[in-house]
Amino acid sequence: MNKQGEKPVSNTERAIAELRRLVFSGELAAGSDHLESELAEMLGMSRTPVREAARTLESQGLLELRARKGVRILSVSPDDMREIYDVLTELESLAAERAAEQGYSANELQDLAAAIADMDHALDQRDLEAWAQADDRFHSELVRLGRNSRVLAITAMLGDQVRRARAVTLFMRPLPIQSNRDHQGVYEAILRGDYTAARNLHRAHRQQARDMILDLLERHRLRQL
Amino acid sequence: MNKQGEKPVSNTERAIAELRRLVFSGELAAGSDHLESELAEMLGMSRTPVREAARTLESQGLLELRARKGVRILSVSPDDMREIYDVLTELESLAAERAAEQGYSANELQDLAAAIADMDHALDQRDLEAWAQADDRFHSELVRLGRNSRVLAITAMLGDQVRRARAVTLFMRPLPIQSNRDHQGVYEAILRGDYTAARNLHRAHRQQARDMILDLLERHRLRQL
DNA sequence: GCGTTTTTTTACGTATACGCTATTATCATG
DNA sequence: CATGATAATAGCGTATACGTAAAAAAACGC
Repeated sequence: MNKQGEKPVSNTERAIAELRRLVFSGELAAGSDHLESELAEMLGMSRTPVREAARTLESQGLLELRARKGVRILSVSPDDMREIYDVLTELESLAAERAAEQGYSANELQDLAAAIADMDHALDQRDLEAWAQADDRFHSELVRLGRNSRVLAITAMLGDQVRRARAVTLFMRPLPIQSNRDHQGVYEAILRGDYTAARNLHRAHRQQARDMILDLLERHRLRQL
Repeated sequence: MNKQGEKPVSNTERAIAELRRLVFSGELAAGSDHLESELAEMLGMSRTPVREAARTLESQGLLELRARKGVRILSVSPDDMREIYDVLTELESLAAERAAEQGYSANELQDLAAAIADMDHALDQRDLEAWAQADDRFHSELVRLGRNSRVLAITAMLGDQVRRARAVTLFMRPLPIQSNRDHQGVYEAILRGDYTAARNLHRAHRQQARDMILDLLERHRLRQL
């Protein structure tokens, strides 16, 4: 008899999840190469599911399969960052607009509000890791509220691609005080159904964030993350 | 001795290309299921490269791998169309804006202009297939000029997803006269570097196209394509 | 000692084999 | 005849095997 919530997760799925984790944690460093057989042994399975997982992660832009040279973990250049932030700006602004059109109640927006509250709290504590986590929650919740599964999938994918880079810039940037104010403004616009304001506020917020990050990378001469 | 341009294309790559073709041509109908072994035999290779190809196409949203039920070709609902057109609207508008910022010469925009000319010509001839092809060229060239490889990849992927549906609506819609005028306006805005106009014009163009298509699907009660 | 050719090795791409589970078919029973 | 239990089957998920081409190493000539 199986337990109720038990899902028979395949090795391929486990490989996908585990490889992602290894990439984000830096255990598989950006730019490094790894033999399929090494990864397979590392994950305690054969090459077959590892290769399938790698194919999936390849189309998500996290790594690259190179004949006879194994799997290469992709690094992110400032130019990649600009591309990604540009796309995130557009799609999240769309999400904000659509979210505002839905006529959500304060109750339905409580996760969004909670993320903002957590960010404020984290900022008071000067806990940047906690702030970043709450910021992620704000953005992903915003996208969820926009009700477009493609936008959700794409922003999640691009979020993955910049995760490593953001971990670096997090401690170089000024305290995100303005960022918190922006989020509050977006939240209020969504609550009162002002879709134009929601869109424009979030758009401006994202553009500022992009410029700030790119400026940081430039000044610190960070070419590859 | 190998010929110069000869590329040793792998079976997996061939499978990806061939499966796409079969999906677009309708030989693999939307919503239909296919055993991996059937597809493998059809393509003259073993299941291994077919599965890898299927994994790739799965993350591109063309099909789905279902345990013990084979590969299911995904169909596109009106709601999917709305989602996809919304994303295309945002990302192509961004591309138009960025293209206008590059300061391209008329020479560099000749492919874009050629696509417009071809559309006009096709319209005169009442050749809708040719028009659709030129329209595709316009949109993909516009995205190329926007110089963002993520936008390029995403719009190509979404374009694939709506290809079948568009083949149906093509002969239901009114003659795309306004569409051709819109394209001309976007082209001119890009040429004179008016990025705001380029963005707004293309955005409006895409939104109209979306509304028109969704209206068509609704009126003809087309729930699944 | 250095460049070039030959040999060896390595690691991928793909075919193949097989177990396991979901599904279907068969059959017993009320 | 319907329903549930049991057996048979099918088809995926994954391990394994192997050919091949590229890369590395070794041998060779200059």
